[in-house]
Amino acid sequence: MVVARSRRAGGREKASRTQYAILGLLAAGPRSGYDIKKEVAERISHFWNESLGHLYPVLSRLLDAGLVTRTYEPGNGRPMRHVYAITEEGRQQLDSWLREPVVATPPRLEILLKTYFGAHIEPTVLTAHIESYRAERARQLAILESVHAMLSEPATSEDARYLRMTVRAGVLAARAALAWCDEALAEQRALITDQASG
Amino acid sequence: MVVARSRRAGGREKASRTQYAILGLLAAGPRSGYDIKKEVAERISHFWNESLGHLYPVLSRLLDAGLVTRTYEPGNGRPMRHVYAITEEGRQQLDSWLREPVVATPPRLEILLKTYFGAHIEPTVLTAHIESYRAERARQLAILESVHAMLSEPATSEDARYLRMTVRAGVLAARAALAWCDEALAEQRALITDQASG
DNA sequence: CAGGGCATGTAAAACGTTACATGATTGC
DNA sequence: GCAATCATGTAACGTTTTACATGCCCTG
Repeated sequence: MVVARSRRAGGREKASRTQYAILGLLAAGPRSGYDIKKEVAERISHFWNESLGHLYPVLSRLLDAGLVTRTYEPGNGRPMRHVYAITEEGRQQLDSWLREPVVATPPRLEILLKTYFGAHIEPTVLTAHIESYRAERARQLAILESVHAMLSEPATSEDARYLRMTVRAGVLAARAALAWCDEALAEQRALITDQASG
Repeated sequence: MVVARSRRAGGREKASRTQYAILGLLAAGPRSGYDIKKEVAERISHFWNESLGHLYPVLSRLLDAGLVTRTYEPGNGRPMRHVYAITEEGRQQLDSWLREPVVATPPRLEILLKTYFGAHIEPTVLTAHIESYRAERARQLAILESVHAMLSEPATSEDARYLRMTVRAGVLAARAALAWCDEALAEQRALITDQASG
């Protein structure tokens, strides 16, 4: 039983990815909503993200559907921790999703949209956007490279295998982005000097 | 005046990117909703997309807000073409959006999510996903490379400059994706033979 | 003593996709 | 004759974000 999906008769059914992300994380051990948010932010934010405001309602739905169970832990003054654990049925759901073909979702890269409309602004404005995009990606690359190096040390447990693979994807994507920025910035510079001398 | 944005008092205001995409395309000349959809699908689908069901209502909103005008063209039996043109106010909106810093939207790459959960399925299943992802990206790369080659010919008009830059971004990103797939597939092969012999 | 982290959750709203509805023309 | 393209638009639905609401504890 899939929880959140279209009930449209005859339509192709598409379930929320958030629920599978949750199920996948819980498959590695019980966690609270807050824990899940932290794990997403700290480990996989280079290719996935979730907001707390969405996580909580989806966790409740998963509970109602019997795909997870909930227990409580004292909060020491803070609100009680709600700790969720995956059930056998949840594991089956996860397993069948994991076997389904990957659904490619079309990207929306605002930096490229502004680039495409480059003819409608001064070249220097676009240049500034590309520079700040480059800086952001360079920052991200540095982090990903250091994480990848750590995960590649021989002492690292085999558990890190798949995380390392995703980090590697981030490294290669970030390098490609930087390479594009450098090319684009060079082209912009050429255009700007052309205009000045022409 | 920004059209589609939060009316929440005191909140940071964020407008729909669809409206700016439309404004940007109309800045190059009048088009119908159908034309816009085609242009998006044929030229910039490697980094942006729009659905007709969303385009039509946003065009109406833009019309109400005075950022575009509408004229009609006979449809020759088909429904009448509604042709939209950007107004001076629309150009100002576009210009100010073009100057705003680029908002980075966090990605959601399902292939990497499934990779991250690789420990919960047989390695061969993940391998198959990566292979089909690779095939898809290879197909895309071939198209982008041929488009890029065409746009790089000396005879090509200077109008193609920014389109060519975005295509180049697609080429580099696709190559990086292929490189990752090859590495990941090699790692998976090693794991599978390890398991068989161990 | 202020700010950030811990920790839960709700409410409002926007965003966007897909299916539905309709129907003629063009190409295979 | 059948499918695709042209061409508009609405309706239903689900997804997700952001702001709001609350309040203690720890660190600088």
